[in-house]
Amino acid sequence: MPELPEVETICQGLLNELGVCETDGPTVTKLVIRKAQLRVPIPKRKIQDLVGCKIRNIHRRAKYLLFDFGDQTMLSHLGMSGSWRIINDDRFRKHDHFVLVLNDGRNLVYHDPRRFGLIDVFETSKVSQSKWLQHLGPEPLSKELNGKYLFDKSRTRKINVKNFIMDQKNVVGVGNIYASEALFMAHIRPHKKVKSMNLQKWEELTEVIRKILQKAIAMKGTTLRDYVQASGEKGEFKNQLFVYDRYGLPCQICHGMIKRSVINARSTYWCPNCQI
DNA sequence: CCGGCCACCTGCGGGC
DNA sequence: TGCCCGCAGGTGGCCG
Repeated sequence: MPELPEVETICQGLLNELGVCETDGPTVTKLVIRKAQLRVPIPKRKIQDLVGCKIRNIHRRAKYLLFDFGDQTMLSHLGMSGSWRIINDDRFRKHDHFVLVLNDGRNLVYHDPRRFGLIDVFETSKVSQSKWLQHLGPEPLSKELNGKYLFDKSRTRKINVKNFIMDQKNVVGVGNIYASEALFMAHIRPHKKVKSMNLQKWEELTEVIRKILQKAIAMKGTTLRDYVQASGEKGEFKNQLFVYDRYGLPCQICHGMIKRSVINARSTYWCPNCQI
């Protein structure tokens, strides 16, 4: 479900609703694993260490949420269908798999119908070298990402540009929706081989990725089906989509018909007229 | 090392 | 109504 803008929105929403500020936040009084089997099982032993600890901060790295408990950090990936919400009661729903009971009486609940998500715990000093984070490329909204970097990284590769920008080893946060959208904005066909793109093209694409992710964050993400913010509200970026989920509809720029094809088993949308 | 494919799950909508 | 199919914001692992 969520790409960088959605995860960032959920992160901001949780900070707001939980009232986490200046390393102060609610304390976990109890943990309830209702169903351990996510992508990997929730580590029962390690996770119990969080009881009595305070949520000091929450941040995002790539599409992961990092809950900072001081010495320990809980990491959460939402997979395709994960979400977090805060409730004042015990009215759990189907697919509520994990609950952090807070000292203010509220429950912080992880919900995930498809269970492709992930919950894990590491010592805070080791979390960036954990198996989930150690291979990740640069953050697209940081200065670490620039056109030259992707140009250099792509010189020896034989793959198409859509797969390349969705590979989290090259740049993090771009998923199936924003890959199609960024390539449309940059006038590049998703099937284009990365080796055939010159430095200027990479600089343009990098800038477009940055812009689109920033705009999507400002609009609180894209809700097509089931993505919601921590508050339960939808994201508003759907109205800004030029190609994704618009197969057969007219391009808003050239009025030609939007095409759909399957790349690496993922639906891919593009305009054959606007994208070369 | 790289590219391509699979598996992991549940739910929904459309066609018959 | 019910069944079957294809489809869904992701990614680690395996194979050639």
